[in-house]
Amino acid sequence: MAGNRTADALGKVDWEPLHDKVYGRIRDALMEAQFEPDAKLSLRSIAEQLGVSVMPVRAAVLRLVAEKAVHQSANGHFRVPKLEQPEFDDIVFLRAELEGLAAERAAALRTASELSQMKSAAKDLTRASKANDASTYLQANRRFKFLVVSAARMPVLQDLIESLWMRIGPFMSHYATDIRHQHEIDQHDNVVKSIEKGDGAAARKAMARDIIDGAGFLRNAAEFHDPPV
Amino acid sequence: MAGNRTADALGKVDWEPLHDKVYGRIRDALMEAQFEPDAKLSLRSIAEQLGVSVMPVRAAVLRLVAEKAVHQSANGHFRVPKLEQPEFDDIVFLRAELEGLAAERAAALRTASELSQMKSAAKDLTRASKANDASTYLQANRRFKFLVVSAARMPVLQDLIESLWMRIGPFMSHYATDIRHQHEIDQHDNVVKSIEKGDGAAARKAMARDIIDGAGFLRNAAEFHDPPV
DNA sequence: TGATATATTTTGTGATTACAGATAACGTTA
DNA sequence: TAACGTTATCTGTAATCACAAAATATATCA
Repeated sequence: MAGNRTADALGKVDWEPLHDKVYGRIRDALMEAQFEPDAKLSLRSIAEQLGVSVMPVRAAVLRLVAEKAVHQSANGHFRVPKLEQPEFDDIVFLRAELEGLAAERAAALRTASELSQMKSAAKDLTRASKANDASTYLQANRRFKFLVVSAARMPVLQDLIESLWMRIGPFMSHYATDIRHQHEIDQHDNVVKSIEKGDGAAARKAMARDIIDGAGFLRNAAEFHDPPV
Repeated sequence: MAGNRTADALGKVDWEPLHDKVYGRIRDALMEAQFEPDAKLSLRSIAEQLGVSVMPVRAAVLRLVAEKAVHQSANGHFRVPKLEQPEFDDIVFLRAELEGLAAERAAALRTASELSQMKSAAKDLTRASKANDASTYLQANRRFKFLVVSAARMPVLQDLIESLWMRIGPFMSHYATDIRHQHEIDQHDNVVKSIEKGDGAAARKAMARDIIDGAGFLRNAAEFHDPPV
């Protein structure tokens, strides 16, 4: 029996449905760009690899399809989405818009604790960039951005932004390899300073510029797929 | 095998997976407010009602959970979400922001055909309002808004807006009953005129105002649930 | 009569199984 | 050698069954 009835092996306290765990695993793998764009995902091979049946895998993948993090072709097969240039630009534009809005609100609503956490994350960013440690850089970048979003105290806005990250995240991980000079162009410090001063307009502008500049850096490294027709 | 959604030139085969159909049925039922807020959804009763097994129902409901259109309690049971005042206000604010952006872009990008469709939908809106036909009004309103969004030529933006509608739609349908004077306050004609003139800034302003005014009307009729603590 | 304990039902979850379309591999033929 | 037809395998889909936990109904007792 492949399906151990879980209950005894793990404590019942922190139990969550299998398809939730599977979802998290696949999502992390996507975010860390462990799959090539346009690679096909097989429910059975994933299930076998994870030691579960196809059912929870199917539920997880279907959820990712609903979130547009996985693409389902017309014949039903699941594939890792390939990003096309116009869509990439749209996502960047909307991220700048929405995360800029979040920064503006964060400048007014942030707590002292949140501000110090932002400073810490910004410091990690600069350090990782100088060390050319892409993995740490991306991780700190994500932490920093969502600290700001969280400080905006607008859960619905956070949901929208997360859905955008879900679609563009894999490509950031895939193409952001050489980041040695990233700290020279990014605007994290300006964002933090503006939020500290409570200058919402400046925070918005700095955050938008950081996202757009970072995307421009990424665009140079990316190989886009041609749009159909 | 999976669904064949390919629009073939000859003899298009319009077959879609069961869980997609079930998804559409449940989503429509939610949008048309056929469930009371906080009502519990049973997979088995829905399956029996639709004449299918629990499997596709489960897939559909799980997808709705991912879209935040259905809530899953800690014990695993599914419930229709209840909207709280702050979340409602956030959604309205973000709708005004994003659909305003869509209107601004539509003013520059719309085709002549799209413009005439907007005029038609706006006419339907006024007529339904004067006849106090809430169902038709809501339907025409939805058509009008998404005509504008579609004319913005930004699919990612459309996805974000749709996710907001999914969350607020049930409550619009539930509380918008008496709409006799709605045509006196709504801004559809101004939106259309601005788009026709190509005045993006005015279109944005008119669209945002229409959404916020409409929400204010709705807020008076709504009974909100208290946020948990 | 009221409260408590037990039994029954209902819940979501997940493994197994069967099915049909699509793909790939192989063998056959001109 | 190249093109075609057949077979085998792999794909997602969905029904059925089993299970444990939660909710509800029923019975029991003070």
